[in-house]
Amino acid sequence: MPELPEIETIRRGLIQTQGQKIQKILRSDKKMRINSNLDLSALEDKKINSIARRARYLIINFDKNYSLIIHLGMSGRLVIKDSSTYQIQKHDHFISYLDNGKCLVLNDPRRFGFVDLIYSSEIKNYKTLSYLGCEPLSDEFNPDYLLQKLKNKSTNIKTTMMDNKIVVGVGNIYINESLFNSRISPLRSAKSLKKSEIKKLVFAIKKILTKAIEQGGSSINDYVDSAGNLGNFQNNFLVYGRNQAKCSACSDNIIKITQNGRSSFYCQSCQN
DNA sequence: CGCTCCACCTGAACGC
DNA sequence: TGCGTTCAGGTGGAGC
Repeated sequence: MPELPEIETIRRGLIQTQGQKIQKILRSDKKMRINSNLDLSALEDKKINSIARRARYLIINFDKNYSLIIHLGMSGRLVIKDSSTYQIQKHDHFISYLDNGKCLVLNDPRRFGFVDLIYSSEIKNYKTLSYLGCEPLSDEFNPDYLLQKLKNKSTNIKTTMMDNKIVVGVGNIYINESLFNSRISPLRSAKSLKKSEIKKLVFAIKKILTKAIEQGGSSINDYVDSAGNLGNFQNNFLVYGRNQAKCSACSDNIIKITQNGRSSFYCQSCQN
């Protein structure tokens, strides 16, 4: 499901739970991608202090040195509901009832996501987070940084930019859109990009992710925000999912190809 | 080490 | 209607 704009939209929606205490935790018996380090029931009676995000991971910090790492995989939703009317639905795997009559529900049909409870003091040692590259909307992600990362990469630029060790949160939708915006072919090898092209790509990624956050993310099949509402950025797609549609910049048609097992959409005339 | 492929899952869409 | 195939916003490990 979600790339950076979707997760950031959810994070912002969860801020309203700050200050709430967890009354009760329910967990389905289905396995998620990983098992939690600590028993999730330890969260009962703990207070939510802050909601953070790193890459596509949400980090909910509680008092008493507890932090919950949440990943939504491809199909996960995290929605705040009214406890009084909430009924458990298929694929609801993690439910936390809050003091204020609301509950936070994680629904994930494919179960590629996970919830992992750890001690807050262990976040800096959390392996999955330690490997990550920089945030795309930070100043650290700039043309000089990207040039260094790309200069020895023979893989195509599209796949390379989806590598979380280089830059995080840029998934299949937003790299397709960003390459179109910067007029770069997804087939180019990463190291073949000139400095001027890298500059265009960096700014395209920042611009598109920023706009997508403003629009509340992109909804295709699964994504909704923490209030259950759809995003709007899918209406701004210029190439993603538009196989055989007319390119918005020329008279040619968008085409779909497969690169490293993922679909790519691009205009052969505009992107070189 | 760098790179590609594939498993992990369910469900929706589509062809026959 | 039904059954088989393919594909989907991600990630990390196996294998070359």
